[in-house]
Amino acid sequence: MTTSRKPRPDKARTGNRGENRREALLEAAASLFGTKGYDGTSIREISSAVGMLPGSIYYHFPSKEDLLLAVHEQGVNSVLRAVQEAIGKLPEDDAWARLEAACVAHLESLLGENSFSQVVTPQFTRSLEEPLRSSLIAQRDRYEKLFVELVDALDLPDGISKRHLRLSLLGSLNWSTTWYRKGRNTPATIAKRMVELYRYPLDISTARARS
Amino acid sequence: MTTSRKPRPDKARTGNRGENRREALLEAAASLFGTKGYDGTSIREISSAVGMLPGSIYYHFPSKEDLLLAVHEQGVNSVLRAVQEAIGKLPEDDAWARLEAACVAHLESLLGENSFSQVVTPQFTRSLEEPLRSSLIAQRDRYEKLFVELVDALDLPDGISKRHLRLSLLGSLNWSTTWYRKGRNTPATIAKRMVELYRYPLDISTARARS
DNA sequence: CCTACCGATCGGTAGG
DNA sequence: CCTACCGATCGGTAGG
Repeated sequence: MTTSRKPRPDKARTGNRGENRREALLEAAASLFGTKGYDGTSIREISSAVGMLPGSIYYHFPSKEDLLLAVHEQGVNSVLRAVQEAIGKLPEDDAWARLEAACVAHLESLLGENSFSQVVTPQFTRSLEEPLRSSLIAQRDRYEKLFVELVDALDLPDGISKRHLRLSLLGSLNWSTTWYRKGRNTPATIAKRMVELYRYPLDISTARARS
Repeated sequence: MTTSRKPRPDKARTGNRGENRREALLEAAASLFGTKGYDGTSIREISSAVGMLPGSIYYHFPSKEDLLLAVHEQGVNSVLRAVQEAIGKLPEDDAWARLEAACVAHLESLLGENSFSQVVTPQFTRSLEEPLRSSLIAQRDRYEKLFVELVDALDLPDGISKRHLRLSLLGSLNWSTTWYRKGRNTPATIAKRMVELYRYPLDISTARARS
């Protein structure tokens, strides 16, 4: 098993060209899938976006579905990494701060430059056919478990369902993809405000119940 | 072997057969668009769902886009009617009760039997091409204005953005289409819990600030 | 509404 | 990766 790969540093432009082409395809597909949907994007659009002929895509990916799967996996990994990095530096005993940091990283991924993240959202998955659909959901579950833990760590007043709080908060955040416009509030600001909407009032309630 | 029978029902169903067929088309299209998306649904699927040949759809609608437009308009009207009826009976001075009733009606429409409502959500509109997209958004704005008014009527503590509260709440509600499963909590229960998540804590904050 | 049909486009493939 | 294709399906139409 000789799996060490060679970067080929000799010519910057044409170096590891095969890898570059594959990544270019992933990037183009992510962007097109995100804006026009899976069904609304043709193999021809993706290939021409990277200056390739339609049939050549199948040198890199066995099918359009596999291309989506690869895009989605990269999306999940990238958001997962961003959130884990954001909460990694925070102390474990401040559950609200960790949740807020996670939400900021989440929304920055979702609304930022990264085309891959848009594909990770369940609203994208909804209209897909069944074998493909389940694969994406399985990938995404890896990510959502993170938020289950973060919300579980909160200290909440009685009568507040943690599950509904999590779903409600994620809904608030994810829904912003439908109304967000660049140039106004930054994704980080929006995320913080939305967490505040739950946090301060709930904190007050908790403190009152304690006293 | 059955006796050959006429494709059209007898005089039991009265003469406005054209209207029936048109409505059947709208119903089938609403259901298919909702589950498989606009691009993912073919004219042939819609027509065969109502026992019609593909070309015959164009006797009722000039194009697939117009069919979607008609479905969407009916969806907006139906949700609008449901919400207006729900808040109509409530006194104007209880702004939270009115908002809650609106959210219940909203979610019951969205998650209920009515196939048309699913098409009203912005997440459906996102991937559509531009001329069509704007038409749908314009239709939907008629509906969203209602929630602007309902949230504006709330008495909130300082520092809480009404716009973000509205967007956050609607996000929580609309996002439930991605995780809702029949048989567990009813749409009404979910809506109430989500409004509670904002309401009681915020009420407490407001009362505290007042005293 | 059906019959009969269209050009365009789709995802995908064989062979180099 | 390109060349050169394929069958299937798409939205839509003319004419009755």
